[in-house]
Amino acid sequence: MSSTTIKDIARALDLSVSTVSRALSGQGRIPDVTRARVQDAARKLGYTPNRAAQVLVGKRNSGFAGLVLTDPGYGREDSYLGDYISGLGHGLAEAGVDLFLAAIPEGQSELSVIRNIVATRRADGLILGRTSEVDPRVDYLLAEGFPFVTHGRVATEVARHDWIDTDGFTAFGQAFDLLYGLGHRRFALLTIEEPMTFRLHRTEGLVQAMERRGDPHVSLRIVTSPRYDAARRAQVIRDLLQSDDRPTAVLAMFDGLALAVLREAEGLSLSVPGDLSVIGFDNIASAAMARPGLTTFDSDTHAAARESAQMLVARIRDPQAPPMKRLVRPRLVLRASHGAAPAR
Amino acid sequence: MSSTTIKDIARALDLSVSTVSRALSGQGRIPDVTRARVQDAARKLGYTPNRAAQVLVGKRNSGFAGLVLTDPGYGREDSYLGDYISGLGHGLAEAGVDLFLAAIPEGQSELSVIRNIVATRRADGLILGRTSEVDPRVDYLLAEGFPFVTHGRVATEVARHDWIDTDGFTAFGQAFDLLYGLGHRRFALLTIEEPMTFRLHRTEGLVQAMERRGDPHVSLRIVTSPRYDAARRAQVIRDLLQSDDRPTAVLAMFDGLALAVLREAEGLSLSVPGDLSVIGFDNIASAAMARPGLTTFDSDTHAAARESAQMLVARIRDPQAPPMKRLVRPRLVLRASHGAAPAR
DNA sequence: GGAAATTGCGCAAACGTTTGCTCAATAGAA
DNA sequence: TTCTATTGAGCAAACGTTTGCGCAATTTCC
Repeated sequence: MSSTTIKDIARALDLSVSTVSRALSGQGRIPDVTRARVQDAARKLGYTPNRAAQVLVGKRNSGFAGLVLTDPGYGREDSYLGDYISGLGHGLAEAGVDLFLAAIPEGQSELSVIRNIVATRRADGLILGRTSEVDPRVDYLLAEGFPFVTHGRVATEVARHDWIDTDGFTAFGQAFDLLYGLGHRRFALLTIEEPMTFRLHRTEGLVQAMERRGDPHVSLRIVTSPRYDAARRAQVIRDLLQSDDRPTAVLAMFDGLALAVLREAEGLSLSVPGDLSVIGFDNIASAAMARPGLTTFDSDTHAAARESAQMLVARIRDPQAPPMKRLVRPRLVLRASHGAAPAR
Repeated sequence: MSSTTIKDIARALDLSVSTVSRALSGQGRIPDVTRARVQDAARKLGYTPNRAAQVLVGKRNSGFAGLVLTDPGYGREDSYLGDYISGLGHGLAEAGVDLFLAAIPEGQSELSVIRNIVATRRADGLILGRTSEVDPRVDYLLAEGFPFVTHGRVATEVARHDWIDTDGFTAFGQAFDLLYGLGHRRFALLTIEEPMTFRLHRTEGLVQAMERRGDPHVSLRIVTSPRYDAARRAQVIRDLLQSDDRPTAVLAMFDGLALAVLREAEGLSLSVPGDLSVIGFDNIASAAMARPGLTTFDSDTHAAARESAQMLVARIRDPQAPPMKRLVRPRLVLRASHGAAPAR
């Protein structure tokens, strides 16, 4: 029923609890023989330290890293959340830290959930996704001196906290160059409502690559997809595809939107890539299954999540270390949704 | 830095810690005035109880529901894990319970992770996925009297614990009937290595539907996919599709496998559904994006997860309540991967 | 008006760990 | 042989909370 404690080991070996504790933690002056005996007995008795007790003496922290679950909108989450969480789990497990997920109760904000976590010290650190250009969560946690890592940057370039991000700037420039090289001149960018930082970077990367060409025949239309309303989203895409000066190439902020374009193009009997090239971002599972296969950038969510977990663990260990930043270059995955621009 | 404790309140009000504790918990004989004073002071001082201490005395539980992250194998997790976790999160949030995810450290078993969670009371209850016909986790938790809910059943029909499951038996029978009605006679079932209970039910549903027909022309081949080796998995599927008496209809244990069949059929230039009908199970995100769209059963992962969370909360509240069981009927989603059997 | 019951609250132990301090036993040095 | 280091290990306090028990003061009951 009640599990083995350090006391049981002590009794079995006729030692004191202190000695056992030290033998297990490797802190005091303990001869190797004793240490071995203790570790042996611990294994044999199936001893696992009681976290609560460790937390209480202040030795350990809660042993949790927190993640607040937010509704992504834009249709189903697809494989992204799963990849992300499994990556976090692996990165944290290596350090013996567990992951704790807080959902946002009805009527509360993400920030208030975060405040609560910090106040009750339920987690030793937080991982923040969906970072926006001006992010109150970042400001708050910075002010509290609470460890955290963001997946995505905030707008200010001054690095005051740890982040990991995917280089959407370079990627979207690369996508433009690829499509331009294939003869495309009429571009569209399908984007999102919220001012998340990746939107800024990806847009900027595309625009700057365009300007670099200095080709007056190149045009770009930026179309915003509604976040929750799937029907309106489909309509927005159809409007774009049916307009007079229909683009021949559509870049989407991420695969979910790109796949929606594929779907609508199919509905309108537009050939992809014959009439229309489509490129996404993230390489979610569905991107490979779609026909034509979606050309996209693999941002290796699992690895990035794992790495952010490791950053957080490091940060928790050493709160004074200088801010860490990591920009990951996504890999272009060439599938079948892009091709030469249609003649005419 | 260090937060307010019960002691601070006691000192401020010139009371003993016991009185304060009782006033806050409402346990002892405390006059309303005192209680009000204490609660007031607690609010003013920003008191939040130390969870670790509460856990240690065994009064309160951790306020967490635990989920052990397991590697699913069979290729990517796709949208399943994300849907599942977000469902759990919502179900738990309603009850103010947080979700805690434990990864399995290198070299450890899921069971040992579970033991540890139970022993240290890191969670008040557990949610178990991937239930197998004989499941040591279930036996262990039952013996410990630790609250848990399984998503999926164990083999024994006697209900000794709470579970929620999708009715694969009926679904696979339904799938057979659909395909039989379309003229199919040569069937294959693509299954998995491990003795998970859903494998049993789904196979049984298919087999019994077959036997019910009593048609001697009906044949069934059962082919097992390797769990981790994607290349061998592809080979196994190709072998099936290239064999002399190639099946005209393939049922897969779940969508991941069905999509693999679609992919290999494409590679072999077999037309789906012209030459081959394929039906999956779960309706993951990729199923809708695949071309042809995959006919499958929607098991509404999000809702099921949410419901299992609610069951767990109820179980934690009342450990004595009779076992709850819930069998969810999946919805057949007709897409384009099935059709009439090829002539001849 | 005295006994009994009730009320209000404090003492102290307990939960499992960690760790500063202490101390006996042994080893080494002079 | 005596003095000093070193080694091995135990004592006890501390972390913040809950709770059984006890006790004085007050109220209730006959």
